[in-house]
Amino acid sequence: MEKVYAPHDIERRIYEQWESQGWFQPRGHGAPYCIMIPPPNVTGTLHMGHAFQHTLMDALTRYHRMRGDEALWQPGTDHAGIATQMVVERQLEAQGRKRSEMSREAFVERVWQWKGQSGGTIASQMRRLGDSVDWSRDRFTMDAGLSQAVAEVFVRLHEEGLIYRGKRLVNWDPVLLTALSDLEVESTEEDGHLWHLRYPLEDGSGHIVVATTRPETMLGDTAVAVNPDDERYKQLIGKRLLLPLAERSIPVIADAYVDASFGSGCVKITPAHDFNDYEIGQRHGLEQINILTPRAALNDTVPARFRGLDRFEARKRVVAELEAAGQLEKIEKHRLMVPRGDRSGAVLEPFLTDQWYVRIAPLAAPAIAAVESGRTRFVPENWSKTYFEWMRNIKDWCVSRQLWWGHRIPAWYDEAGNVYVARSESEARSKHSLAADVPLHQDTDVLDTWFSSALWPFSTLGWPERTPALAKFYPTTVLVTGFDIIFFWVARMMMMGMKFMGDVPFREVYITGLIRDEHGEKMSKSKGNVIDPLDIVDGIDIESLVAKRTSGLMQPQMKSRIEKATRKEYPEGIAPHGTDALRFTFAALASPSRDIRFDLARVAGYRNFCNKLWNAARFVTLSVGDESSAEERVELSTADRWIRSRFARTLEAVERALAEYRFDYAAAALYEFTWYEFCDWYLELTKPLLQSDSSSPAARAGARRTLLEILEALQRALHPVMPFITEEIWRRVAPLAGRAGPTVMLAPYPRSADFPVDEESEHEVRWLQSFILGVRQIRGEMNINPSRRIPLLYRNASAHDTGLIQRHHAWLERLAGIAPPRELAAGEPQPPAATALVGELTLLVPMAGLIDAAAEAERLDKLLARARADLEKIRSRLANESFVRNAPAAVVAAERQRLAHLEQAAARLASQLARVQELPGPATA
RNA sequence: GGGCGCGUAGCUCAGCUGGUUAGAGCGCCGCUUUCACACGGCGGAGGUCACUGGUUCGACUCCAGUCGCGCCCA
Repeated sequence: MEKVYAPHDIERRIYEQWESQGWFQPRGHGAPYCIMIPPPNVTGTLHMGHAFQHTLMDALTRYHRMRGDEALWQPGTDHAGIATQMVVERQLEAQGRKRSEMSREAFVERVWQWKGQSGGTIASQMRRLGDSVDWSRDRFTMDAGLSQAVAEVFVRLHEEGLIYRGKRLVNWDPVLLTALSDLEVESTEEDGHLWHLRYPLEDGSGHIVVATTRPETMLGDTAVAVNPDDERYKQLIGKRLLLPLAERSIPVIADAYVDASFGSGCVKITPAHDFNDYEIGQRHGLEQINILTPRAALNDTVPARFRGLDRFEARKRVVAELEAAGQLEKIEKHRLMVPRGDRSGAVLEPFLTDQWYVRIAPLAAPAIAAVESGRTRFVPENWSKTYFEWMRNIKDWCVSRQLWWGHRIPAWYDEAGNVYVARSESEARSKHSLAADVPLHQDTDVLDTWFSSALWPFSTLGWPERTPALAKFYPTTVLVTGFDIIFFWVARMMMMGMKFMGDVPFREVYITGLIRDEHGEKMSKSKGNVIDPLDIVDGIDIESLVAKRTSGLMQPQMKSRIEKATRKEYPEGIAPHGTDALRFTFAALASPSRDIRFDLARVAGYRNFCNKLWNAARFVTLSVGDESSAEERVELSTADRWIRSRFARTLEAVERALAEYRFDYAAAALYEFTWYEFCDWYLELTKPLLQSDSSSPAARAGARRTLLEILEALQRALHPVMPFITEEIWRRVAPLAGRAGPTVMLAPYPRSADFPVDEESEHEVRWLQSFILGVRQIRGEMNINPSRRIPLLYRNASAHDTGLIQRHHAWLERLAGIAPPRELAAGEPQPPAATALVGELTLLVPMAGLIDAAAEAERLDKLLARARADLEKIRSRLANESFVRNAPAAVVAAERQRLAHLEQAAARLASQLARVQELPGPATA
């Protein structure tokens, strides 16, 4: 084996073998275990958040596969309608072409080309990350089968009246020229103005003042509203106003919606361009005047001189003309919420158009009930509140998008404008008895991308066909995703699953935190702080990293800032760490908190861990040599029994942690066991045995067997999180440990019951550790060279202590670096010495030439102070009568025992301190 | 305005249903290139658990409030 672990050489080779052997496919007859991948954008790349979630999904899948479950991790990708269309449009622009000059067919063909070209990126990233997905079942939301599911769902919902078409206000993106759902709107507070406009009364008896943040919309006003209880305006209700500029007559109406304390207390009502006004308009039967074109310029309903003006240009003109006419009372600065499209960034317009909607309330009710009843459980549980909050206030879902890339809406129109919803044009004809020569044209809109992803848990399994896979794996076991898409995706899958499968899509929803950069900022291309997970795996030099972060920016002016920050953060670029180190980091970071700052130093730490594990394997294989231990007589030492016992406890902890998705606990338990128990203690404890001729062959065989068995089982235990290194080590070690099989990934996950808990050995090793630690502390604090053997005396030893010292002297000598310990004879004067306490036992390191008396005095003083501080606390606690009366007896007894121990230790420290203080000062030599 | 969350060692974070001395990684200080590993070994320092009040024999943990920060929804 190489001296340093070299992940690069082995990862690809191993993955290729796993895949080509078909080992990722569900196998066996265990309980079905299924995770649906949240489908990434097919033309995108995986970012750190994906890598994080994939690590957790893969760990779960591998863990359950090894435990004998029939495990399926279903892969696939999403067509990501708007995002993908925008990317391709930008590519066309770069070539001087425009979508609007192409046929729809040609454009869609172009998108498919792009998908074919870039679609492999994600798959290759996933392979490098070690994802054990069943590639034979790979799906894409625009596949024939999934598209059929989409049409089926649309038609059935329509037949039940749960999908309808209507002319309503939608969030309209005037740049992308499409409707958006509420969720795609990002409202931010921005600086603006409040314009106070005078609207004259028709009877000439004066005017009233309305305040607005969007004065251009006044051209579409059809009323002014006041609060019915507002004394100032009561007498005006029912009167008519002359709308300036447009020269139209509009009524003053009363509506409780109006807040009398805001602005003037009078609100202009523009039903076609404001959601609240729309509602008021409905209540009062007001006319809806749409004054905008789809690109948000003024249309022909406004006076000729305003026609064709862009909305913001029109605002200036309207304000200027009103001012000239003396109808502008004042302008105030005002902060307001501005809705923008999450993709385009354009200011959205509430816009009256024909759109398709899903009636959500009947679908939401069962989805809410499923979580209330616990049929689906959120982890951490608190996220269910977010889910409920949204589901209980949910509005109908606008599902049509004016895009070309996506699932075309399965609706056909005849020349009279009648609509026929069907799975296909021919079904539309047969269903509605339309002759073959009746001209029909299909709806030009496509469906919201989330419509198809809402069906993902069953469409990928073959629905609407009742396939065996569907029967076996639905409901799936767990969904692993971020809280940012609980609304977008989780809730919608719940609704569609309940509706079409009659059951929840997943029994648990494990909500992960969001990976942020080292400063806590969300990682994004535009901020220039993204890291490609593979750059951490393989490493990247600083120039390439800068180039990667600054190319293809939407805002090129950010370039120098991004470059500077990148060079500061990663002056040397990023070193290679290997996939396993990255994965282990993700597992270790997966605590229940909602934000996770990613720290590269952490990955470096776990790369070191990989190296530690690798070298432990090296040690074991070298130590065991070729000696076959199979037929020998085997005797297990205290250390052998101890490490088996500790491993059993580790496995218990891991099992408990994974059952509640505490990957951080599982990672910590495995890390601590591997490094602090197996490497730091157990390997060291085997050395005196293996490297000495005086130990018995049976004892050596016991150590060799234990080394191999624990190392082998440890690879299985670590495999779900660190698949590559464990596979590499396991294949070398498993045959030596007597375990057959082609791969660790199909070997059984180790069970705590396989390794007996042994209290006695744990107790003995704790004693050994405290003995060794006592000596090491003296050595460390006195700066004694670790390689120097030091003499050791002891006194006040119980029979138990004496027995342990005799039995384990080889370990004590080796690990504490001492000469054979010698008991101080009765009456023998104690030489000047540094002291350590092991329970009752007192260890003495003679000072001669090694230790400075003053330094030892200082050290003892510190220990004594600590002991006295603790004593003080315990005494006052026990002096408190109500503590003794009310606290559980066990707690009180434990305190009393502690008090006794501490008192004794403090007394001995004090007398030792006095002894040391009497010594002459340090030799000046 | 409604909902959710955070404030613990220099930094990044754990700390479950209240109970010994509040933990980890990284960083820091000292010793150390001994035959698995310097991506290593050994030892050490470092915290008034944001603040105030309450419940309790006992609060980092439960409750109320204050301050600071964040996210989501309107």
